[in-house]
Amino acid sequence: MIHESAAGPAATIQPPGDYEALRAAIAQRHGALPGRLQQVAEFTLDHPTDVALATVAEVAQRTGVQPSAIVRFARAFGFNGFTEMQQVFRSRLVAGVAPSYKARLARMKRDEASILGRRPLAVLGRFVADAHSALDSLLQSATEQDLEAAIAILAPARDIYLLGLGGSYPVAAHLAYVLRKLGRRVVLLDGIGGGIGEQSHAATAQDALVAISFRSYYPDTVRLFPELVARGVPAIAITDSLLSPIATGARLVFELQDMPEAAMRTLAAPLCLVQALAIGLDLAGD
Amino acid sequence: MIHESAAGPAATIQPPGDYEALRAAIAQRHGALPGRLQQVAEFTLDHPTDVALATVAEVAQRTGVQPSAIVRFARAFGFNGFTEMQQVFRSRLVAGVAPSYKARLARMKRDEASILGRRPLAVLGRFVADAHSALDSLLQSATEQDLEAAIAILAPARDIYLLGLGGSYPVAAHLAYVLRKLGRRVVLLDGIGGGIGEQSHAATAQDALVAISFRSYYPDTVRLFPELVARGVPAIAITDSLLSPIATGARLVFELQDMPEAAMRTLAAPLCLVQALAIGLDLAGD
DNA sequence: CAGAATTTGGAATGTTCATTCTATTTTCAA
DNA sequence: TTGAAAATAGAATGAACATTCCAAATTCTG
Repeated sequence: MIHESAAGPAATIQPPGDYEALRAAIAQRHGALPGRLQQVAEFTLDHPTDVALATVAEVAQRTGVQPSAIVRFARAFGFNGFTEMQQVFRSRLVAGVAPSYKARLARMKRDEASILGRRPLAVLGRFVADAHSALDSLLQSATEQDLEAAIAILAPARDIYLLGLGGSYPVAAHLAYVLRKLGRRVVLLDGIGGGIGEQSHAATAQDALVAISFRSYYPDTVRLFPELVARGVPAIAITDSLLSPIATGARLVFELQDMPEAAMRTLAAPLCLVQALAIGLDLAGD
Repeated sequence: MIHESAAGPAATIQPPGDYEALRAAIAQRHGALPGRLQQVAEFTLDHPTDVALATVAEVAQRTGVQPSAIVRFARAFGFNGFTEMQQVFRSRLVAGVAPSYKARLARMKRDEASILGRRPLAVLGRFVADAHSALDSLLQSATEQDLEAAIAILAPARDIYLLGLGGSYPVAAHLAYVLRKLGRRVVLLDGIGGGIGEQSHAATAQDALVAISFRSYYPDTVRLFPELVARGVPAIAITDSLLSPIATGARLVFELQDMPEAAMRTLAAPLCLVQALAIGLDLAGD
């Protein structure tokens, strides 16, 4: 009895860490498994989503076996129980919808190493990974509709006003640079010379506004944005939440998720978006 | 008992059935919600994946509220409890498994081949792909040595001067922002108020300079950089070629290859590099 | 400013769930 | 065919969990 739990199936091997590895292991050992466990193997391969979200009882019922058989199956693959195996199936769901989550987990592991050694290359690796996942989720969330709507707002504008302060200022500056290169009239609201209010004074409904702001939202941005909107200036917001102060009142909101705190963000995603807007606008042949 | 379920909060409205509808409802009612429920609203919008998979206790802890507040939140939106609301968040995960971003990226490349013209999503896809590969080659070319050398130059500096104009200005601005957040003294040479020369006048060998410039090199950068180097200011260059005007005289050169022309570049790579330098410097415990 | 209504924190409750245990059946070897 | 070993079913157990409840605090309202 004692040696069973010490040298039992759970201790024989260590469990696969990611879904693909687990899937491969199940497929390989399928033939050598006892009858009921074969049933379970087939079900898990065919219905990974159910395994990820359902309870033991549900999986057992749908497989046509007892709950204990499910647990035995998990233990046969090195897990301590069904719950542990389920995590692997859940990681697959998470990876599919939000690549950044997966990256975040990978980052955590890297972090532990980098804190010990304070190795700057690990730090760079982390930011590169962050930027990668931010770009991926940008591509997932942006739609053709949104981009076309944005271009439709910008195309007829006489002047394009850009509002991005604090940590978002580089994005606004870059957009200003590109738009000017393409021959558009741009007003970058940077507050230099004192009055950010004065800079935007001439904005009308014939113009357009692109505002960029992420948590924690820069006070001047929060103050100025509603003013311009109230004056009828059509606005595009690039932000990190639908609850952002610049989301309400905007004709169009680009929501970039999983933005890290200010000092940690790489700005890769908003810069790419802004770049695509500018070039897309130019290609649209104004 | 009976009238409780008939006239209780759960019966006031009927709950949104799919994720997008729920998301919209949360965003809309956010302002009218009591304080704690607002917190919950923000968390659910920002971390839908966590809500889908975690327990009430976990969500509560991460939100910073009591478990009961989570349940109240769910009931406020017409659900009978957290479990019921969680189903909606789970449906999002299940729906998201199929279309992966890789497939989408691949499709974009196909679209792009046919004609880049007029399809803004294809344009975005192209920039995202560009940024991806730029980040990868950054990670390949950067060495631990270089990064450590850079940090060794920056750590003892009294003031850090940043020189990046034209298309590179957003990179310099971002580096300035992050360094200041970390408590470093920074002078951003932006030429505002006329004299970029005056701004850099106080730079000495006790300070340090980070210069960023890509083709075609901005004239003021080309002019000012050798001046500062001649005065003994230790310089780090971030550029696209060893033949760049800011490569000669620099203590250290980060060479980023394959930089597209000014209006087409996304700046993802230099921004990441600069970010890693700043954080690496901070971790080095100056 | 007083009273009512709402909101909130935190513990108590009762349910659901994964896991374990044991008797029984099945399989295999001699 | 018989004995031993493995596998299985199903109930028992104990832990984890969502939910409820109530007192305290806060916010509205007259």
